[in-house]
Amino acid sequence: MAERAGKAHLQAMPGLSIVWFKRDLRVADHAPLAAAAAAGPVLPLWIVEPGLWAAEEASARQYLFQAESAAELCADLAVLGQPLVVRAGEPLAVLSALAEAMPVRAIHAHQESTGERDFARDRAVRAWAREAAIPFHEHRQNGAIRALPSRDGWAARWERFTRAPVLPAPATLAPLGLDPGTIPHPQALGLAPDPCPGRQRGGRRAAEALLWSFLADRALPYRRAMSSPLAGWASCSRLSPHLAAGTLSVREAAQAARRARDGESGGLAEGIDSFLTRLAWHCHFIQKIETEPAIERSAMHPAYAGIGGAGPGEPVFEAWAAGRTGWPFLDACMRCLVETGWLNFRARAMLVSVAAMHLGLDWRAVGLHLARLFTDYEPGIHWSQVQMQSGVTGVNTIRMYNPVKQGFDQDPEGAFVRRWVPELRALPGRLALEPWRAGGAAGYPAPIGDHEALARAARERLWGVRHGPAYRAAADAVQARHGSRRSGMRQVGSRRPPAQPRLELGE
DNA sequence: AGTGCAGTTGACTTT
DNA sequence: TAAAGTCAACTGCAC
Repeated sequence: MAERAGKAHLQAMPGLSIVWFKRDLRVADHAPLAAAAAAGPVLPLWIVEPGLWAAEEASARQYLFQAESAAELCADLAVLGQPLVVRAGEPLAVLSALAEAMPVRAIHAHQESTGERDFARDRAVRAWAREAAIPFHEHRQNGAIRALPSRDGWAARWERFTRAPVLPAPATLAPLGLDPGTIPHPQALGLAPDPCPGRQRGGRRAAEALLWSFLADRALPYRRAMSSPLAGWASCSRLSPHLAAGTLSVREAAQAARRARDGESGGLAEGIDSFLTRLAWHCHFIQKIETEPAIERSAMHPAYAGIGGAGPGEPVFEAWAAGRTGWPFLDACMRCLVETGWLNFRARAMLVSVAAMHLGLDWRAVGLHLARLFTDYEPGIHWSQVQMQSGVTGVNTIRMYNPVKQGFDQDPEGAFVRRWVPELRALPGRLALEPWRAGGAAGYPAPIGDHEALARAARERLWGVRHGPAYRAAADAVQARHGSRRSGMRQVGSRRPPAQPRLELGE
């Protein structure tokens, strides 16, 4: 083994620090790398975990994005002196094998806010490291805070975190002469073939290009254009897969955005401000899974625990997943997602809401299917959003999207629908959004149901749960645990913000 | 020119 | 990040 071959040379060293790269595939603003490099020789390690990639929410498109990012990280580290070392296996086995083969003085990694499987993995590594007397340092990488006692004051802490200095990459790394290993093919990990011709490319260069083009001009129509899946491709930052893989840090993005905004006024400054708000929301949602990893599995509000619904293999689910519901705008969004791995926020919300509400699909099955299609799958954001758009959080109102109205609002000319649903290309203008008015289109299904009647039934079903007994107290607990403290939002104990004094009442 | 009325628009509330 | 319902103000038009 490579570890053994280099042993004599390595044993002579005073000890090296392992930097365990996870979803933080960059050299800049990387606290574990900076801390390890300050202490001596560094072994930069990327572990390809079969267990992680065998998970239900994992897909080849996510893996390939990370693999591309890791390959570029390897080159960036090579320039510093020690390229990335890639090992396949479960982290506990890989780390303990390394620690037996060479003197490891410490392990540095970022904290990850993920579902229960990865939390358990990190807990096991911590226990092993304690046992082996190897210091295991976990650094913060975004606005999510471990062991947060309360949400109060969170926004100020996010500001402070993102305004702290960006850490430079180390100047040099001592070469270790280890076998660099190879990045496995997705099939070797058992990942299903996942053609995604429009997928974004991984890597730091792509992240930087997106960031600079967004801040220079693409952000100008952001507020207006981000709601449309057609305009959103150009006018949204599309940095989400990079933030998920860590080719760019939230802090780097926030500081670049603030600098770009300070030299601007008007539309571009407004677009960048909106982007900054969304960067904070990014961390706000990751905080939810950090606080409660079970949200990937169970509804935040216990009253919805048994809500269930149709899943894979059932015709309704398959029609939704294939983009063949007969509602053109919804189908276009699904097909666009399948082929590009990305959709703007609003379109994602509609896909979930129609699935869980109109079609009565199981929210967790819906979430798993969409997770695999999102190149930018980020557990905390994803499961918070799926639960919210399915109406099972018990907080916020039930937001039900009308799949036909959304088409009229977001794609009034029908261009997006014609682009992604070829069966409707012959229908001009708005007719593509309502092919039933043209007597249908060859090869395209009739609507799977009367969306207005389905919406009514879903509304009654979901509100029915809310009107049941013992609902209120549990809802307040969810709000206290996860709710934003943004001023003006309803807080526990007060049903609405205090009324402003009104002069004309003159009591 | 003023009046009545149907239809529209926007602000706000409810689900 | 929704949609439907309510209500008041407004608009265009006929008389």
